[in-house]
Amino acid sequence: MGKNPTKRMAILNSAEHIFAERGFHEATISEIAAGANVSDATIYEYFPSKEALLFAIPAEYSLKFQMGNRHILKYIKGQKNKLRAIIYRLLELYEDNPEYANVTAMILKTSRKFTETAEYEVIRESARMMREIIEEGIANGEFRPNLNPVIVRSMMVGTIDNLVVRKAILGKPENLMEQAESIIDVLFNGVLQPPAEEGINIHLTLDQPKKDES
Amino acid sequence: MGKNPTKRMAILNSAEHIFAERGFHEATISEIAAGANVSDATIYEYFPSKEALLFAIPAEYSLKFQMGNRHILKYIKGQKNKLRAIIYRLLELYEDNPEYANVTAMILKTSRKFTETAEYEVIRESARMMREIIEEGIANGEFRPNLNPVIVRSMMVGTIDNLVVRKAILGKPENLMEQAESIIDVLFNGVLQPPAEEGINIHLTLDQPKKDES
Amino acid sequence: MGKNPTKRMAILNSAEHIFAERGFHEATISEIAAGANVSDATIYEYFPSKEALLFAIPAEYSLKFQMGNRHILKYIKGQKNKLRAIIYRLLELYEDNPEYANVTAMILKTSRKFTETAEYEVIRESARMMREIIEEGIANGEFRPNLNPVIVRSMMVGTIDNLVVRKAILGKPENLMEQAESIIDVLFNGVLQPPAEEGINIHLTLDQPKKDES
Amino acid sequence: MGKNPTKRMAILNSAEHIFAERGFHEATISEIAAGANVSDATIYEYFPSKEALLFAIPAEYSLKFQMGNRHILKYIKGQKNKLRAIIYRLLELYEDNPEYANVTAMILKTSRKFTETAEYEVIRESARMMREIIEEGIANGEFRPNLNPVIVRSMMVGTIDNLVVRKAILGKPENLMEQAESIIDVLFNGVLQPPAEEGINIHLTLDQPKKDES
DNA sequence: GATGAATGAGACTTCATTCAT
DNA sequence: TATGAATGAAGTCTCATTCAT
Repeated sequence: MGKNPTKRMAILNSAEHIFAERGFHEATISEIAAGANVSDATIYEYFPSKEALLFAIPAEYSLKFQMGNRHILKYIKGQKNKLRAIIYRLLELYEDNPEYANVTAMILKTSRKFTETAEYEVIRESARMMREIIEEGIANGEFRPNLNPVIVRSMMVGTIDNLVVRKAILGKPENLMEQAESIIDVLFNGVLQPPAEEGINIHLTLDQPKKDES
Repeated sequence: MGKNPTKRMAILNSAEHIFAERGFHEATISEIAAGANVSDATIYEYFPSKEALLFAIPAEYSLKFQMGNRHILKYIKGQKNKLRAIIYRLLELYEDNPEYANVTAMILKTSRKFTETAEYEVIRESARMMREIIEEGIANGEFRPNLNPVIVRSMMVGTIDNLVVRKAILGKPENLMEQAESIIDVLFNGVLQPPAEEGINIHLTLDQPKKDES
Repeated sequence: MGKNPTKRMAILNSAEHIFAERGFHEATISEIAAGANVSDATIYEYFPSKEALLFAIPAEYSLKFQMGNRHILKYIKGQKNKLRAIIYRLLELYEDNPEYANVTAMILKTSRKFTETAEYEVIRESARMMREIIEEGIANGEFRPNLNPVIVRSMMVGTIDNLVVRKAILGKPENLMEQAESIIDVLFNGVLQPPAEEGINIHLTLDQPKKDES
Repeated sequence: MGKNPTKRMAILNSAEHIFAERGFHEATISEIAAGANVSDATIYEYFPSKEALLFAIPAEYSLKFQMGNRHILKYIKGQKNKLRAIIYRLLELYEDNPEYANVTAMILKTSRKFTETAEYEVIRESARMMREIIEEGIANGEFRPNLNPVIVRSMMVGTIDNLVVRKAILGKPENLMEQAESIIDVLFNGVLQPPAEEGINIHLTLDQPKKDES
């Protein structure tokens, strides 16, 4: 059983690269092996199957992401600010690791099997965390009541995934982080122009005799 | 080249079903052929390749969807209401055709090649139309200025796709249409609680005798 | 699904040839395919796996053999003669089909899996038939009582298999049929020299006066 | 080259066990190594190849068997009794070492290559010895003339091998030694009921006066 | 137009074996 | 001596696709 962590990483990186570029089925073990400068057989010393190799890719990213979240969110006050932080972190993760972004958004997120995987657990926890932040925001009055927290999360995640896929396929937006404020703006404030500032109604009543009270 | 439109539809329907259930690569021509009660070879009388068969699936749906949009939007006043209508129509389309929904959200949307296809054109037009509606809403003051129309559209589309995939993989939400108002609510109004109507209370007391203390 | 019986036979014959020559694992599908003038893939149109192909080899032989037995034995009187006929038929089968003989004696007979196969049923029936003939021979007094029928059958079958394997490996005996009488002789009469023919004791007493009766 | 005889035996025993249970090709070096509590590579310190490991298994058994034969047969008078002793010893060997029995009967005996091996020499000698005993039995009148010694030996060996294989595959006969007398009985006496002692009765009556009627 | 039959191409995976440590 | 790690070599099987009928 292969134990060399450097080689393991080389394989994982190569796999990430090839899978991102060509998709799971189009990618071949030979390509991945070549990219990692190992033989085909060596890959099977480190991963039991091509699919297991795919599913192993997110482990480190998602763990680091989620641990970073736990660490950082402690220092952030307000659910609004926490949500903003998460959006930034997610965009940053995908911007810094575009190949991982593609693997995640284009392969793993549409894989039924991945959901049943141990590796998926961390991702599930991330999702849970987002939902709780939203729920707490509703509870403490930062967010509007009657929001559906799952839908709100789907908007966050779905929007970002959509941008990742668009970037992978169409090449734009080139820069993910630059979209952060736009996303946050819509998510927080919505698209509608609020009704014109209604101003203060002041009713002055002066005690002068009125002729008619009609 | 096969010309029997009934048989063509049978193949297309079977393909939609199988692709939705098992994914593109896991699906086999034999399965699809069996589902359509034709032979493998017959499929090649109607479609030049497995991939072409996949890409042919959305044609009718997207055309009907887009023509419906054009027709209906004429009668709807206000960009806000148009956007609302599109969200409803999209959710309805996916709810009524869950297999098409899966094929679209899980296979086609992540396919680079599909983008280069003639069949993609209609979808591109749909996207353009959405963007224009948003732009017009900004222009006419219904929507807030400084919105990024592409981001707004990504939010709409990404949210809905995310829900479709979640439904396919996790089984929930069971009902897509029921999510419409939640989505629209967040998209239009955002998640933030608007600052409490601060309206300044001014108490004017005039020290002049009053006739009535009613 | 391949249906051409000629091609099926060609594959079967080639498989028999290659398996007999090189053994199951050493034989490759490619070799077998080449021997049958078909492509590798075609083999899988006719047989679901390499193993299934192996197990399909005896079907025809064993069926023909067993049906021949049923037919012929009706006309043979005496269990002794029936046993003799079976031994001849078995040796003839293996002599006429030396490759089948090898496949049977060297591969199938030592395969646990083959025993669980439908194809094995006919062979099981042959074995049952032999046992019954022996049992009847014991019952009707042709054979010695207290014989163990299963052991007797094992001697018949084991001896012949042993010769088949010797021939395959050492090249001798070159001719199987020629061993028939030797086998039958030992099986029927055993190896022991019967105690010297005791002959008839005739005591002649002549009434002549004897001098001495010592 | 490994020199630790304990470890060598551990490997040999594990190999015997695994080969017997799963066959030569189905067994893997890794399994065998695990069974011997050594690494895969260590096996190659003691045996040059998987095949050589297989062929090394019978060495000790066959040597001990054959030396035992030489020793014991000296004290046995009569070829008939010698044959009987060999049958007993063979059955005992296989009964006491069922895994070796399987390896021998199911793998080695059908291996062309094994015949060309140095390890095979002892086995060849055993066979020669059996043949000689039979030949001498024929010569000295214990056995019937006109017997084919090779066939007789094939009957002995073939029968026993057949039982070993049956036991391995079908589980019966459970006990090999118990079959000894049945085998010997048929081998020595054959299956046929000898013709009823026909002895011709001749009654001679001489019409001459007898002195005594005792 | 429909298809039964055939196959080229290739991928994943396994495993005996080697070798530096 | 022992082995962890690496790999060359190969084989089975699948499947989209073709084509003669």
